Amino acid sequence: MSSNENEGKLAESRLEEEIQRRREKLNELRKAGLDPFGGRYPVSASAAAIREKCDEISGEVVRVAGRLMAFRGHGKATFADLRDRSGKIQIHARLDVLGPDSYKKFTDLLDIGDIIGVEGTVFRTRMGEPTVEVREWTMLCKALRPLPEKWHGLTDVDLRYRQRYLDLIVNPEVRDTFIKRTKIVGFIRRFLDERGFLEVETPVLQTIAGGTTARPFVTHHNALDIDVYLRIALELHLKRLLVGGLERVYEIGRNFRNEGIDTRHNPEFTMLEAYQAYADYNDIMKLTEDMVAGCADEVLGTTKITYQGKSVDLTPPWKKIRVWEAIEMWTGIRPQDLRDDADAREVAKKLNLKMDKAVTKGNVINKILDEKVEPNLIEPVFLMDHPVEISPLAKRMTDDPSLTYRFEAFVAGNELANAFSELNDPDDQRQRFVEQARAKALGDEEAHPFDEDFLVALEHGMPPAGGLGIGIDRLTMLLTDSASIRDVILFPMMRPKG
RNA sequence: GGGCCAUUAGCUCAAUCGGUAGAGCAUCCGACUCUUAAUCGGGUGGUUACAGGUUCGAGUCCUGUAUGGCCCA
Repeated sequence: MSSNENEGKLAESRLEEEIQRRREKLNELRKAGLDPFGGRYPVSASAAAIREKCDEISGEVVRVAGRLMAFRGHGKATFADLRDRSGKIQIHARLDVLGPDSYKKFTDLLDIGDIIGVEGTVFRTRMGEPTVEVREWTMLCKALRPLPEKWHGLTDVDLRYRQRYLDLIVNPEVRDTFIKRTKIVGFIRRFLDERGFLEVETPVLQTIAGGTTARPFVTHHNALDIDVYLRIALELHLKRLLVGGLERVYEIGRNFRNEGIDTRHNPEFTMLEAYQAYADYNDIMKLTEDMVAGCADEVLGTTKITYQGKSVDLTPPWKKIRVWEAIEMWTGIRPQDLRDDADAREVAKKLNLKMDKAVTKGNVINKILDEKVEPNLIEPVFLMDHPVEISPLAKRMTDDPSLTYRFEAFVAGNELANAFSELNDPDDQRQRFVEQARAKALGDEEAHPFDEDFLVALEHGMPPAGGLGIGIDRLTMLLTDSASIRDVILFPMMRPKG
Protein backbone atom coordinates (compact mmCIF):
# COMPACT_ATOMS: atom_id res chain seq x y z
CA MET A 1 0.00 0.00 0.00
CA SER A 2 1.43 3.37 -0.98
CA SER A 3 1.58 6.15 1.55
CA ASN A 4 -1.03 8.01 -0.49
CA GLU A 5 -3.60 5.29 -0.12
CA ASN A 6 -2.72 5.04 3.53
CA GLU A 7 -3.42 8.74 4.04
CA GLY A 8 -6.69 8.37 2.19
CA LYS A 9 -7.80 5.66 4.57
CA LEU A 10 -6.76 7.64 7.65
CA ALA A 11 -8.61 10.70 6.41
CA GLU A 12 -11.83 8.74 6.34
CA SER A 13 -13.66 10.45 9.17
CA ARG A 14 -17.04 9.79 10.64
CA LEU A 15 -18.51 12.41 8.33
CA GLU A 16 -17.02 10.83 5.23
CA GLU A 17 -18.36 7.44 6.29
CA GLU A 18 -21.79 8.97 6.63
CA ILE A 19 -21.56 10.58 3.21
CA GLN A 20 -20.45 7.26 1.76
CA ARG A 21 -23.44 5.48 3.31
CA ARG A 22 -25.81 8.07 1.89
CA ARG A 23 -24.24 7.79 -1.55
CA GLU A 24 -24.77 4.04 -1.42
CA LYS A 25 -28.45 4.63 -0.66
CA LEU A 26 -28.54 7.06 -3.59
CA ASN A 27 -27.23 4.29 -5.84
CA GLU A 28 -29.81 1.88 -4.43
CA LEU A 29 -32.56 4.39 -5.23
CA ARG A 30 -31.34 4.66 -8.82
CA LYS A 31 -31.16 0.87 -9.12
CA ALA A 32 -34.75 0.70 -7.92
CA GLY A 33 -35.73 3.17 -10.62
CA LEU A 34 -36.34 6.08 -8.23
CA ASP A 35 -34.87 9.47 -9.15
CA PRO A 36 -32.93 10.59 -6.05
CA PHE A 37 -33.31 14.23 -7.08
CA GLY A 38 -36.95 14.18 -8.02
CA GLY A 39 -38.92 16.79 -9.88
CA ARG A 40 -42.18 18.65 -9.82
CA TYR A 41 -44.42 17.64 -6.92
CA PRO A 42 -47.68 19.60 -6.64
CA VAL A 43 -48.85 19.67 -3.06
CA SER A 44 -52.43 20.04 -1.88
CA ALA A 45 -51.73 21.36 1.59
CA SER A 46 -49.03 22.81 3.79
CA ALA A 47 -47.92 21.18 7.03
CA ALA A 48 -49.48 23.99 9.02
CA ALA A 49 -52.78 23.78 7.10
CA ILE A 50 -53.03 20.04 7.74
CA ARG A 51 -52.36 20.53 11.43
CA GLU A 52 -54.87 23.33 11.64
CA LYS A 53 -57.69 21.59 9.75
CA CYS A 54 -56.86 18.07 10.93
CA ASP A 55 -60.28 17.14 12.26
CA GLU A 56 -62.12 18.87 9.44
CA ILE A 57 -60.24 16.97 6.74
CA SER A 58 -59.73 13.74 8.67
CA GLY A 59 -59.80 10.80 6.27
CA GLU A 60 -59.19 12.96 3.23
CA VAL A 61 -56.16 12.48 0.98
CA VAL A 62 -53.50 15.21 1.00
CA ARG A 63 -50.17 15.71 -0.73
CA VAL A 64 -47.42 17.42 1.20
CA ALA A 65 -43.68 17.81 0.64
CA GLY A 66 -40.78 18.73 2.86
CA ARG A 67 -37.58 17.74 4.58
CA LEU A 68 -37.40 14.70 6.87
CA MET A 69 -36.39 15.93 10.31
CA ALA A 70 -36.81 12.82 12.49
CA PHE A 71 -37.61 9.12 12.39
CA ARG A 72 -39.31 7.08 15.09
CA GLY A 73 -39.37 3.46 13.99
CA HIS A 74 -41.57 0.80 15.55
CA GLY A 75 -40.76 -2.23 13.44
CA LYS A 76 -43.68 -2.61 11.09
CA ALA A 77 -44.61 1.05 11.31
CA THR A 78 -42.60 4.25 11.38
CA PHE A 79 -43.35 7.80 12.41
CA ALA A 80 -41.40 10.60 10.82
CA ASP A 81 -41.45 14.39 10.92
CA LEU A 82 -41.71 16.29 7.66
CA ARG A 83 -41.00 20.00 7.59
CA ASP A 84 -42.01 22.50 4.95
CA ARG A 85 -41.93 26.29 5.03
CA SER A 86 -45.08 26.44 7.12
CA GLY A 87 -43.94 24.10 9.87
CA LYS A 88 -43.85 20.45 10.79
CA ILE A 89 -46.26 17.61 10.11
CA GLN A 90 -45.97 14.06 11.38
CA ILE A 91 -46.24 11.28 8.83
CA HIS A 92 -46.85 7.60 9.51
CA ALA A 93 -45.68 4.77 7.26
CA ARG A 94 -47.19 1.29 7.79
CA LEU A 95 -46.01 -1.97 6.32
CA ASP A 96 -49.59 -3.13 5.73
CA VAL A 97 -50.51 0.10 3.92
CA LEU A 98 -47.40 0.62 1.81
CA GLY A 99 -46.66 -3.04 1.13
CA PRO A 100 -43.35 -4.74 1.91
CA ASP A 101 -41.38 -3.31 -1.02
CA SER A 102 -42.28 0.36 -0.55
CA TYR A 103 -42.07 0.12 3.24
CA LYS A 104 -38.62 -1.43 3.11
CA LYS A 105 -37.37 1.32 0.80
CA PHE A 106 -38.91 3.89 3.14
CA THR A 107 -37.02 2.59 6.16
CA ASP A 108 -33.80 1.54 4.39
CA LEU A 109 -33.16 4.26 1.81
CA LEU A 110 -34.37 7.43 3.52
CA ASP A 111 -32.26 9.53 5.86
CA ILE A 112 -32.90 12.52 8.04
CA GLY A 113 -32.38 15.53 5.82
CA ASP A 114 -33.87 13.97 2.68
CA ILE A 115 -36.67 15.83 0.95
CA ILE A 116 -39.71 13.76 0.02
CA GLY A 117 -43.30 14.18 -1.03
CA VAL A 118 -46.05 12.06 0.50
CA GLU A 119 -49.63 11.37 -0.39
CA GLY A 120 -51.89 9.97 2.28
CA THR A 121 -54.88 10.31 4.52
CA VAL A 122 -55.12 12.71 7.40
CA PHE A 123 -55.80 11.34 10.86
CA ARG A 124 -55.14 12.17 14.49
CA THR A 125 -53.15 9.76 16.63
CA ARG A 126 -54.23 8.60 20.07
CA MET A 127 -51.81 11.13 21.47
CA GLY A 128 -53.64 13.81 19.48
CA GLU A 129 -50.96 14.49 16.90
CA PRO A 130 -52.18 15.45 13.41
CA THR A 131 -50.63 12.90 11.07
CA VAL A 132 -50.60 11.82 7.44
CA GLU A 133 -50.92 8.07 6.90
CA VAL A 134 -48.60 7.58 3.92
CA ARG A 135 -50.08 5.76 0.94
CA GLU A 136 -47.39 6.78 -1.54
CA TRP A 137 -44.11 8.55 -1.11
CA THR A 138 -41.79 10.17 -3.64
CA MET A 139 -38.09 10.89 -3.38
CA LEU A 140 -37.53 14.57 -4.13
CA CYS A 141 -33.94 15.07 -3.02
CA LYS A 142 -31.41 12.80 -1.38
CA ALA A 143 -29.31 14.70 1.17
CA LEU A 144 -25.70 13.54 1.06
CA ARG A 145 -24.64 15.25 4.27
CA PRO A 146 -26.18 14.90 7.73
CA LEU A 147 -28.01 17.72 9.49
CA PRO A 148 -26.84 19.10 12.83
CA GLU A 149 -28.33 17.55 15.92
CA LYS A 150 -32.08 17.90 16.32
CA TRP A 151 -32.40 18.87 19.97
CA HIS A 152 -29.71 21.47 20.56
CA GLY A 153 -29.64 22.66 16.95
CA LEU A 154 -26.61 24.57 15.74
CA THR A 155 -25.06 26.89 18.32
CA ASP A 156 -21.57 27.47 16.96
CA VAL A 157 -21.99 31.06 15.74
CA ASP A 158 -19.20 30.69 13.24
CA LEU A 159 -20.98 27.78 11.56
CA ARG A 160 -24.38 29.45 11.90
CA TYR A 161 -23.23 32.45 9.85
CA ARG A 162 -21.04 30.59 7.38
CA GLN A 163 -23.66 27.92 6.71
CA ARG A 164 -26.81 29.92 7.26
CA TYR A 165 -28.89 27.29 5.44
CA LEU A 166 -28.17 24.86 8.29
CA ASP A 167 -29.06 27.53 10.83
CA LEU A 168 -32.36 28.07 9.03
CA ILE A 169 -33.12 24.35 8.91
CA VAL A 170 -32.43 23.47 12.52
CA ASN A 171 -33.12 26.74 14.38
CA PRO A 172 -36.75 27.73 13.71
CA GLU A 173 -36.46 31.09 15.49
CA VAL A 174 -33.87 32.14 12.90
CA ARG A 175 -36.38 31.64 10.12
CA ASP A 176 -38.92 33.70 12.11
CA THR A 177 -36.46 36.56 12.43
CA PHE A 178 -35.87 36.75 8.69
CA ILE A 179 -39.56 36.44 7.88
CA LYS A 180 -40.12 39.38 10.22
CA ARG A 181 -37.39 41.32 8.46
CA THR A 182 -39.16 40.86 5.14
CA LYS A 183 -42.47 41.92 6.70
CA ILE A 184 -40.85 45.03 8.14
CA VAL A 185 -39.51 46.08 4.75
CA GLY A 186 -42.86 45.28 3.12
CA PHE A 187 -44.70 47.41 5.66
CA ILE A 188 -42.38 50.35 5.14
CA ARG A 189 -42.89 50.20 1.36
CA ARG A 190 -46.68 50.18 1.72
CA PHE A 191 -46.55 52.92 4.38
CA LEU A 192 -44.57 55.25 2.12
CA ASP A 193 -46.37 54.29 -1.09
CA GLU A 194 -49.70 55.14 0.53
CA ARG A 195 -48.34 58.58 1.35
CA GLY A 196 -47.40 59.33 -2.22
CA PHE A 197 -43.69 58.50 -2.02
CA LEU A 198 -42.04 57.13 -5.15
CA GLU A 199 -39.58 54.29 -4.72
CA VAL A 200 -36.45 54.86 -6.79
CA GLU A 201 -33.02 53.35 -7.37
CA THR A 202 -29.84 55.40 -7.39
CA PRO A 203 -26.23 54.42 -8.18
CA VAL A 204 -24.22 52.13 -5.95
CA LEU A 205 -21.05 52.95 -7.88
CA GLN A 206 -20.17 56.60 -7.37
CA THR A 207 -17.23 58.80 -8.22
CA ILE A 208 -17.75 60.78 -5.02
CA ALA A 209 -19.02 58.87 -1.97
CA GLY A 210 -20.98 61.44 -0.02
CA GLY A 211 -24.13 61.87 2.01
CA THR A 212 -22.49 61.08 5.33
CA THR A 213 -19.09 60.72 6.87
CA ALA A 214 -17.52 57.28 6.53
CA ARG A 215 -14.72 55.52 4.71
CA PRO A 216 -15.86 54.00 1.42
CA PHE A 217 -14.82 50.86 -0.42
CA VAL A 218 -12.85 51.64 -3.55
CA THR A 219 -13.02 49.72 -6.80
CA HIS A 220 -12.05 50.36 -10.38
CA HIS A 221 -13.99 50.81 -13.58
CA ASN A 222 -11.86 49.38 -16.39
CA ALA A 223 -13.44 50.96 -19.47
CA LEU A 224 -13.39 54.47 -18.00
CA ASP A 225 -10.12 53.72 -16.17
CA ILE A 226 -11.27 55.52 -13.03
CA ASP A 227 -11.56 54.53 -9.41
CA VAL A 228 -15.12 54.47 -8.16
CA TYR A 229 -16.57 54.11 -4.68
CA LEU A 230 -19.38 51.98 -3.33
CA ARG A 231 -21.97 54.33 -1.88
CA ILE A 232 -21.96 55.10 1.84
CA ALA A 233 -25.38 56.79 1.78
CA LEU A 234 -28.30 57.43 -0.54
CA GLU A 235 -28.76 61.07 0.36
CA LEU A 236 -27.19 63.18 -2.36
CA HIS A 237 -28.79 61.38 -5.28
CA LEU A 238 -32.23 61.39 -3.70
CA LYS A 239 -31.90 65.15 -3.13
CA ARG A 240 -31.04 65.58 -6.82
CA LEU A 241 -34.42 63.96 -7.47
CA LEU A 242 -36.08 66.60 -5.28
CA VAL A 243 -34.44 69.18 -7.54
CA GLY A 244 -35.90 67.20 -10.44
CA GLY A 245 -39.38 67.66 -9.04
CA LEU A 246 -40.18 64.14 -7.84
CA GLU A 247 -40.99 65.77 -4.47
CA ARG A 248 -41.52 62.54 -2.48
CA VAL A 249 -38.94 59.81 -3.03
CA TYR A 250 -37.47 56.94 -1.08
CA GLU A 251 -35.00 54.15 -1.56
CA ILE A 252 -34.35 51.04 0.48
CA GLY A 253 -30.85 50.12 -0.49
CA ARG A 254 -27.53 48.67 0.44
CA ASN A 255 -24.81 50.95 1.78
CA PHE A 256 -21.16 50.00 2.15
CA ARG A 257 -18.83 51.38 4.77
CA ASN A 258 -15.23 50.29 5.05
CA GLU A 259 -15.04 49.98 8.81
CA GLY A 260 -14.81 47.38 11.55
CA ILE A 261 -17.27 44.61 12.21
CA ASP A 262 -19.03 44.29 15.55
CA THR A 263 -22.46 43.54 16.98
CA ARG A 264 -23.87 46.73 15.43
CA HIS A 265 -21.85 47.09 12.21
CA ASN A 266 -21.65 45.02 9.05
CA PRO A 267 -19.66 46.43 6.10
CA GLU A 268 -22.77 46.26 3.94
CA PHE A 269 -26.12 47.11 5.45
CA THR A 270 -29.53 48.31 4.38
CA MET A 271 -30.80 51.80 4.75
CA LEU A 272 -34.11 53.50 4.13
CA GLU A 273 -33.89 57.11 3.07
CA ALA A 274 -37.02 59.14 2.35
CA TYR A 275 -37.41 62.78 1.30
CA GLN A 276 -40.56 64.85 1.38
CA ALA A 277 -40.66 68.26 -0.28
CA TYR A 278 -42.37 71.14 1.54
CA ALA A 279 -42.08 69.28 4.86
CA ASP A 280 -39.71 69.95 7.74
CA TYR A 281 -38.18 67.85 10.46
CA ASN A 282 -41.30 68.09 12.63
CA ASP A 283 -43.29 66.38 9.88
CA ILE A 284 -40.54 63.77 9.64
CA MET A 285 -40.69 63.08 13.39
CA LYS A 286 -44.37 62.31 13.02
CA LEU A 287 -43.67 60.17 9.96
CA THR A 288 -40.94 58.29 11.83
CA GLU A 289 -42.89 57.48 14.97
CA ASP A 290 -45.97 56.50 12.97
CA MET A 291 -43.93 54.29 10.69
CA VAL A 292 -41.97 52.52 13.44
CA ALA A 293 -44.98 52.04 15.69
CA GLY A 294 -47.11 50.91 12.75
CA CYS A 295 -44.41 48.49 11.74
CA ALA A 296 -44.22 46.98 15.22
CA ASP A 297 -47.99 46.72 15.39
CA GLU A 298 -48.18 44.97 12.02
CA VAL A 299 -45.25 42.62 12.51
CA LEU A 300 -45.53 41.91 16.24
CA GLY A 301 -49.14 42.84 16.90
CA THR A 302 -48.14 45.34 19.57
CA THR A 303 -46.21 48.55 20.07
CA LYS A 304 -44.99 47.48 23.49
CA ILE A 305 -41.81 45.53 22.95
CA THR A 306 -38.87 44.16 24.88
CA TYR A 307 -35.33 44.66 23.62
CA GLN A 308 -32.55 42.79 25.42
CA GLY A 309 -34.48 42.80 28.67
CA LYS A 310 -35.57 46.46 28.37
CA SER A 311 -39.26 47.20 28.04
CA VAL A 312 -40.00 49.88 25.48
CA ASP A 313 -43.30 51.42 24.40
CA LEU A 314 -43.19 52.60 20.81
CA THR A 315 -46.64 54.19 20.92
CA PRO A 316 -46.54 57.77 19.53
CA PRO A 317 -45.96 60.51 20.34
CA TRP A 318 -42.33 60.04 21.31
CA LYS A 319 -40.54 62.35 23.73
CA LYS A 320 -38.28 65.10 22.45
CA ILE A 321 -35.10 66.44 23.96
CA ARG A 322 -32.74 69.02 22.53
CA VAL A 323 -29.08 68.05 22.16
CA TRP A 324 -27.79 70.77 24.48
CA GLU A 325 -30.40 69.95 27.14
CA ALA A 326 -29.32 66.32 26.98
CA ILE A 327 -25.63 67.18 27.19
CA GLU A 328 -26.22 69.45 30.17
CA MET A 329 -28.46 66.87 31.86
CA TRP A 330 -25.88 64.08 31.68
CA THR A 331 -22.59 66.01 31.85
CA GLY A 332 -23.32 69.52 33.17
CA ILE A 333 -21.60 70.97 30.10
CA ARG A 334 -23.41 74.01 28.65
CA PRO A 335 -23.11 75.61 25.20
CA GLN A 336 -20.97 78.44 26.58
CA ASP A 337 -18.51 75.84 27.93
CA LEU A 338 -17.98 74.45 24.44
CA ARG A 339 -17.81 77.22 21.89
CA ASP A 340 -14.71 76.30 19.89
CA ASP A 341 -11.91 73.78 19.53
CA ALA A 342 -9.98 75.31 22.45
CA ASP A 343 -12.99 74.74 24.75
CA ALA A 344 -13.26 71.25 23.28
CA ARG A 345 -9.84 70.28 24.59
CA GLU A 346 -10.75 71.38 28.12
CA VAL A 347 -14.08 69.60 28.06
CA ALA A 348 -12.48 66.41 26.75
CA LYS A 349 -10.03 66.54 29.65
CA LYS A 350 -12.71 67.36 32.23
CA LEU A 351 -14.99 64.51 31.11
CA ASN A 352 -12.03 62.15 30.64
CA LEU A 353 -13.02 61.45 27.03
CA LYS A 354 -10.68 59.19 25.11
CA MET A 355 -10.59 60.92 21.74
CA ASP A 356 -9.52 58.81 18.78
CA LYS A 357 -10.07 61.70 16.36
CA ALA A 358 -8.93 65.31 16.33
CA VAL A 359 -10.15 67.13 19.45
CA THR A 360 -12.51 69.55 17.71
CA LYS A 361 -15.80 70.97 18.94
CA GLY A 362 -17.76 68.70 16.60
CA ASN A 363 -15.88 65.53 17.50
CA VAL A 364 -16.15 66.21 21.24
CA ILE A 365 -19.90 66.77 20.95
CA ASN A 366 -20.27 63.51 19.03
CA LYS A 367 -18.22 61.72 21.67
CA ILE A 368 -20.30 63.13 24.52
CA LEU A 369 -23.52 62.07 22.77
CA ASP A 370 -22.10 58.60 22.09
CA GLU A 371 -20.82 57.93 25.58
CA LYS A 372 -22.76 60.08 28.02
CA VAL A 373 -26.16 60.63 26.45
CA GLU A 374 -27.26 57.91 24.05
CA PRO A 375 -26.92 54.91 26.43
CA ASN A 376 -29.56 56.59 28.62
CA LEU A 377 -32.13 56.92 25.86
CA ILE A 378 -34.19 53.79 26.44
CA GLU A 379 -37.76 54.90 25.81
CA PRO A 380 -38.23 56.24 22.27
CA VAL A 381 -36.97 59.80 22.05
CA PHE A 382 -36.07 62.36 19.41
CA LEU A 383 -32.71 63.91 20.22
CA MET A 384 -32.96 67.15 18.30
CA ASP A 385 -31.36 70.45 17.23
CA HIS A 386 -27.78 69.30 16.70
CA PRO A 387 -24.92 71.79 16.35
CA VAL A 388 -24.05 72.67 12.78
CA GLU A 389 -20.50 71.31 13.15
CA ILE A 390 -21.73 67.71 13.22
CA SER A 391 -24.54 68.17 10.68
CA PRO A 392 -23.04 69.17 7.32
CA LEU A 393 -26.20 68.57 5.29
CA ALA A 394 -28.90 69.95 7.62
CA LYS A 395 -30.61 73.32 7.49
CA ARG A 396 -29.62 75.96 10.05
CA MET A 397 -32.16 77.10 12.58
CA THR A 398 -33.52 80.52 11.80
CA ASP A 399 -33.18 81.86 15.35
CA ASP A 400 -29.84 80.18 16.14
CA PRO A 401 -27.58 79.56 13.15
CA SER A 402 -25.18 77.50 15.31
CA LEU A 403 -27.82 74.77 15.42
CA THR A 404 -29.68 72.77 12.79
CA TYR A 405 -33.16 71.37 12.32
CA ARG A 406 -31.95 67.82 12.82
CA PHE A 407 -33.02 64.89 14.95
CA GLU A 408 -31.89 61.40 15.73
CA ALA A 409 -34.37 58.87 17.10
CA PHE A 410 -33.15 56.58 19.86
CA VAL A 411 -34.78 53.45 21.23
CA ALA A 412 -33.26 51.16 23.86
CA GLY A 413 -30.04 53.15 23.69
CA ASN A 414 -29.61 52.58 19.97
CA GLU A 415 -29.83 55.05 17.12
CA LEU A 416 -32.77 54.19 14.93
CA ALA A 417 -33.14 57.20 12.67
CA ASN A 418 -31.31 60.31 11.56
CA ALA A 419 -33.23 63.10 9.90
CA PHE A 420 -33.33 66.79 9.21
CA SER A 421 -34.83 69.70 7.41
CA GLU A 422 -32.63 69.50 4.36
CA LEU A 423 -30.17 72.26 3.63
CA ASN A 424 -31.22 73.82 0.32
CA ASP A 425 -29.12 76.98 0.40
CA PRO A 426 -26.34 76.18 -2.11
CA ASP A 427 -24.00 78.84 -0.71
CA ASP A 428 -24.35 77.53 2.86
CA GLN A 429 -23.89 73.98 1.56
CA ARG A 430 -20.72 75.08 -0.26
CA GLN A 431 -19.42 76.63 2.95
CA ARG A 432 -20.12 73.37 4.88
CA PHE A 433 -18.19 71.40 2.28
CA VAL A 434 -15.29 73.84 2.67
CA GLU A 435 -15.36 73.22 6.44
CA GLN A 436 -15.33 69.47 5.84
CA ALA A 437 -12.43 69.84 3.40
CA ARG A 438 -10.56 71.68 6.14
CA ALA A 439 -11.22 68.81 8.58
CA LYS A 440 -10.02 66.38 5.95
CA ALA A 441 -6.84 68.38 5.51
CA LEU A 442 -6.34 68.12 9.29
CA GLY A 443 -6.41 64.35 9.00
CA ASP A 444 -10.09 63.47 9.43
CA GLU A 445 -10.35 60.67 6.87
CA GLU A 446 -14.09 60.48 7.32
CA ALA A 447 -14.84 64.13 6.57
CA HIS A 448 -17.51 64.68 3.95
CA PRO A 449 -16.05 65.01 0.42
CA PHE A 450 -16.56 68.16 -1.61
CA ASP A 451 -19.22 67.49 -4.25
CA GLU A 452 -19.36 70.28 -6.86
CA ASP A 453 -21.90 68.40 -8.98
CA PHE A 454 -24.31 68.30 -6.04
CA LEU A 455 -23.84 72.02 -5.45
CA VAL A 456 -24.72 72.72 -9.09
CA ALA A 457 -27.91 70.75 -8.56
CA LEU A 458 -28.77 72.80 -5.46
CA GLU A 459 -28.10 75.99 -7.40
CA HIS A 460 -30.94 75.01 -9.74
CA GLY A 461 -33.22 75.04 -6.70
CA MET A 462 -34.26 72.26 -4.33
CA PRO A 463 -37.61 72.65 -2.58
CA PRO A 464 -37.42 72.82 1.19
CA ALA A 465 -37.79 69.25 2.39
CA GLY A 466 -37.62 66.93 5.32
CA GLY A 467 -35.38 63.88 4.95
CA LEU A 468 -35.17 60.66 6.91
CA GLY A 469 -32.71 57.80 7.21
CA ILE A 470 -33.53 54.59 9.05
CA GLY A 471 -31.20 51.62 9.39
CA ILE A 472 -33.31 48.64 8.37
CA ASP A 473 -30.94 46.25 10.13
CA ARG A 474 -31.12 48.23 13.38
CA LEU A 475 -34.90 48.42 13.16
CA THR A 476 -35.06 44.67 12.57
CA MET A 477 -32.77 44.06 15.53
CA LEU A 478 -35.10 46.12 17.70
CA LEU A 479 -38.27 44.37 16.55
CA THR A 480 -36.81 40.86 16.71
CA ASP A 481 -34.92 41.38 19.99
CA SER A 482 -31.64 40.49 18.27
CA ALA A 483 -28.41 41.38 20.05
CA SER A 484 -26.22 41.34 16.96
CA ILE A 485 -26.64 42.80 13.49
CA ARG A 486 -25.39 39.45 12.24
CA ASP A 487 -28.58 37.86 13.50
CA VAL A 488 -30.64 39.97 11.08
CA ILE A 489 -28.39 39.72 8.00
CA LEU A 490 -28.69 36.38 6.23
CA PHE A 491 -25.08 36.24 5.11
CA PRO A 492 -23.00 38.59 7.25
CA MET A 493 -19.43 39.43 6.29
CA MET A 494 -17.01 36.76 7.51
CA ARG A 495 -13.30 36.45 7.19
CA PRO A 496 -12.55 33.61 4.77
CA LYS A 497 -11.66 30.41 6.55
CA GLY A 498 -7.93 29.75 6.28
C1' G B 1 -4.96 47.92 16.92
C1' G B 2 -4.90 46.00 22.49
C1' G B 3 -6.72 42.58 26.42
C1' C B 4 -9.47 38.28 27.87
C1' C B 5 -11.96 33.75 26.46
C1' A B 6 -13.15 29.67 23.18
C1' U B 7 -11.84 25.75 19.43
C1' U B 8 -12.31 17.88 21.80
C1' A B 9 -16.64 12.52 17.23
C1' G B 10 -21.25 14.97 11.92
C1' C B 11 -23.95 18.10 16.04
C1' U B 12 -24.33 19.48 21.52
C1' C B 13 -20.98 18.97 25.40
C1' A B 14 -17.66 16.27 29.49
C1' A B 15 -12.60 14.85 30.75
C1' U B 16 -10.15 15.96 38.67
C1' C B 17 -3.42 17.81 40.07
C1' G B 18 0.00 16.69 33.58
C1' G B 19 -1.21 9.90 33.85
C1' U B 20 -5.58 4.64 29.05
C1' A B 21 -10.02 10.80 25.32
C1' G B 22 -15.91 9.98 27.28
C1' A B 23 -21.46 10.92 27.07
C1' G B 24 -26.14 12.30 24.57
C1' C B 25 -28.08 12.90 19.69
C1' A B 26 -26.96 11.23 14.74
C1' U B 27 -25.08 6.75 12.27
C1' C B 28 -24.75 0.99 11.94
C1' C B 29 -26.84 -4.07 13.75
C1' G B 30 -31.02 -6.39 16.49
C1' A B 31 -36.31 -6.05 18.91
C1' C B 32 -40.85 -3.34 18.50
C1' U B 33 -47.70 -1.38 14.25
C1' C B 34 -50.03 5.24 18.01
C1' U B 35 -44.58 7.37 18.69
C1' U B 36 -43.19 12.49 19.06
C1' A B 37 -36.00 14.31 22.46
C1' A B 38 -40.05 7.06 21.12
C1' U B 39 -38.16 2.90 24.00
C1' C B 40 -34.88 -1.48 24.87
C1' G B 41 -30.10 -4.37 23.73
C1' G B 42 -25.39 -4.18 21.08
C1' G B 43 -21.58 -1.76 17.90
C1' U B 44 -18.63 1.78 14.72
C1' G B 45 -16.75 6.56 14.88
C1' G B 46 -11.02 11.05 17.45
C1' U B 47 -4.24 14.15 13.75
C1' U B 48 -8.33 17.03 21.00
C1' A B 49 -8.24 23.89 15.24
C1' C B 50 -2.99 24.12 13.12
C1' A B 51 2.63 24.37 13.88
C1' G B 52 6.34 24.04 17.37
C1' G B 53 8.23 23.54 22.54
C1' U B 54 8.65 21.67 27.88
C1' U B 55 8.04 16.67 30.04
C1' C B 56 9.17 9.72 31.24
C1' G B 57 4.21 11.22 29.73
C1' A B 58 0.29 17.00 27.08
C1' G B 59 -6.83 17.71 25.46
C1' U B 60 -4.53 19.84 30.01
C1' C B 61 1.63 23.73 30.71
C1' C B 62 4.57 27.37 27.22
C1' U B 63 5.24 30.03 22.23
C1' G B 64 3.31 31.16 17.54
C1' U B 65 -0.64 30.89 13.73
C1' A B 66 -5.90 30.55 12.13
C1' U B 67 -11.10 31.36 13.04
C1' G B 68 -14.82 33.03 16.31
C1' G B 69 -16.85 35.55 20.80
C1' C B 70 -16.72 39.43 24.62
C1' C B 71 -14.54 43.96 26.37
C1' C B 72 -11.47 48.26 25.32
C1' A B 73 -9.57 51.83 21.63
